[in-house]
Amino acid sequence: MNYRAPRGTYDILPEDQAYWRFVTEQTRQVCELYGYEQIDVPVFEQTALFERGVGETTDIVEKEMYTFLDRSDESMTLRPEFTAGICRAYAERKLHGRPQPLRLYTIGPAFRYERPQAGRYRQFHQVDVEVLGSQDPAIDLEVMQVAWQIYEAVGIKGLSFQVNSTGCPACRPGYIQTLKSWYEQRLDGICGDCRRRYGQNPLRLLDCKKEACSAMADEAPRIAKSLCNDCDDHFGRLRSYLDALDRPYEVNHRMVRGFDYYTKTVFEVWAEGIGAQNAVCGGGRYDGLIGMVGGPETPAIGFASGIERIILTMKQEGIEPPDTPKPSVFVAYLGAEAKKAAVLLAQELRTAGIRTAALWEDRSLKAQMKQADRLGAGCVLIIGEDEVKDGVVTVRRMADSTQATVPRADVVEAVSGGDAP
RNA sequence: GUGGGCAUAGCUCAGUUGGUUAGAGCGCUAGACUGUGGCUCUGGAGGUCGCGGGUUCGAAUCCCGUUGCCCACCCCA
Repeated sequence: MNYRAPRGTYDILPEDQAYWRFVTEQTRQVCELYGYEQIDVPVFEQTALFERGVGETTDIVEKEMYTFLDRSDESMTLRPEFTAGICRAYAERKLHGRPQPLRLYTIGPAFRYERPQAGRYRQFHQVDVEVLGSQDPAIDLEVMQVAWQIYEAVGIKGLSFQVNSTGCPACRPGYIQTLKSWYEQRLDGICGDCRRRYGQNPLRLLDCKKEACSAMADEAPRIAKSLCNDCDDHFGRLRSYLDALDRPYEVNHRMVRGFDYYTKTVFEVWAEGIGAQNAVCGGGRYDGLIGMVGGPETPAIGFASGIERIILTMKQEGIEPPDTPKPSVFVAYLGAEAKKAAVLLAQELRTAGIRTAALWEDRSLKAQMKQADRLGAGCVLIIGEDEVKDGVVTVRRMADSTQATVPRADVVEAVSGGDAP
């Protein structure tokens, strides 16, 4: 074994494709149901876009990006997330000149250099949904509804929807101060990681998993009380919309998100039983980002949902996607003359749009039948020397083992219904 | 970057206190009326026991190192 897939990458083998196809197709349908248009942006961008967009001091930028110099010595980075690229496209392609708000979605791979574990890969895939150009909390609600409906469409039940407001540049700094001074007296009651967080990223104090820290975080001052009027009003209206809907959600005062760009609404969706990385979806509002990457000041909100984690959850809940298409017919033959006839017949069937498989290995009829069975073919068309001589084809229906002799000229029509005669 | 667990056939795993040609089930393949799948029976192919060293008359088995995978921390989808 000379080569192996790079750490944190994997092959999506044929037997897993049914899940991928199902998830992406359901996602497209839901997005289109809500009037979202597809956009695709490059898999790599100039490094500076992510540095500014995601935030210079985030873990992603500091230690997780796949960054390289291209042959012109320009620094490029494989996208670690989608939002920055979409904002760049919005500014660069003047999408603000289209009817606003602009509703977009995209599906594809993203890359982060991390140690893999359950539900975490270095190349992973997300569906990403963004609305650019509106600050109305009803849009926040709509975006969350899209997420909900995607999970509903793939049949996932046991999810927990978490919502919080993370404030804005006007009120968040004040809250961070409040939080720090509250923790200042209690530093010896928290873990080493948290003491580091106190200095580097105080908001992270709130979501430490250790019991002692967690208990303390419960009592810490909540951001809700520090929100400015604008943020408080926005969050209040969002909650009133959420309450009006028939969807369970939880206000999580301790939810913190990893990117610097979030303002006001943040939300996550959690799944039980898929390992420690249980966030299937994460998102929020980013009213400052588009301005930051050179576009007009534009409020926006979006989320990303991990396809691997969606599929993990489906498997955990025993949800099976519809089968991928199987061959309608399998062409079997015996002898050189018959092989020639079989090649022509297969071509004719495919021209007629009938999914047709064959072995072409000159194996025994038994072996060909076995192959047809494993491929799940609906029926087998047998051509042997007798059939060639009589100008007919033997059509065997696999489900009930019945077979009939059909004139060669009628075969295509006979099997076009998808069923054998 | 840190910690823990695991590496034997394509897959899931046995392998007794170190002992001679390393096994099973499934899968693959061939046959059991010379042209018929799923069930059954019989045969066959397939393994540098992750890799490198060491101990020993002898190592899949014991020791050291190394690589990979998995899980967890950090962080995130």
